[in-house]
Amino acid sequence: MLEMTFKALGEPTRLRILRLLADRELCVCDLEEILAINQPRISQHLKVLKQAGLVKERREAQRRICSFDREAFEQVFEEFNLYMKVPLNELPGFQDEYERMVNLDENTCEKKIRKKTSKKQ
Amino acid sequence: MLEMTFKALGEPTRLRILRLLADRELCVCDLEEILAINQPRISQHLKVLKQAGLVKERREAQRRICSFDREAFEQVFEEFNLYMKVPLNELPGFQDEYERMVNLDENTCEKKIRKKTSKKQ
DNA sequence: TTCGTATATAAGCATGAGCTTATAATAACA
DNA sequence: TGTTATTATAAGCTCATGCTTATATACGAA
Repeated sequence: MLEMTFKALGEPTRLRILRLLADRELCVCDLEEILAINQPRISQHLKVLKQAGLVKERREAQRRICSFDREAFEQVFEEFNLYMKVPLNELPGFQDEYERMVNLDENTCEKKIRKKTSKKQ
Repeated sequence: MLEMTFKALGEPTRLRILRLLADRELCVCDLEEILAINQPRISQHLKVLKQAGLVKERREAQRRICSFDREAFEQVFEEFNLYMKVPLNELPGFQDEYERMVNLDENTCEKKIRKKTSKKQ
């Protein structure tokens, strides 16, 4: 999920779309006109932004009116802070890494060298 | 710059590397061992993270010891907040968009329709 | 100077991502 | 029902990105 959000943000056109939606809600054809970009391109980027949870949409007749989902956005950054601060052994998907990291404590890059040189003696 | 940072964060292996570096500084060969990933792959990802300003490195003999640059990281998010909050017409690279957006005020999607239908009358 | 260790870089490949053009789907309306 | 407006999706292309293997570079130690 984190990855998805950052990937969505890591593209210039999507950043621009998001910036505009931060000002006010806009439908696809408004974005098309403001950014001077064709419709499929807008739609495709909006899809990515919606999947990442950064944009929400409301329907009105044929139009899909999009807006920046500020709450969801801030939640993502909560999630990221958690990811970076929670102890490694409590993070799902880091079990092996945790063990190898602990193991490294007695086997650091530097210490490995010392061991090898002492063996040779 | 914003784009670069988000792009760097939008990749699973790089996110993992960054997570580990948030715990403590590590050299390439440590990361190699902890993540069970080959050396060039680690180096290439570190390069991206360094270029994005998320990781800094210190040299010690042949080793490059990497760490998470928390300050630079937080600056990026300041920058992002600014980007999202500063008035559009003050944002470089949004001049045309600003004008077209203002113009849209009297020419919204809905209003355009009304105009067209009233013309027909 | 020669060798080993740590890291960077290059080349080649496969996959992914963004763009354009064309077409489909949906909804209001005559 | 047929037409128009709005948006979504598909196909094809090109370029970017990540991975692997092989090689180069930098540094220390013998």
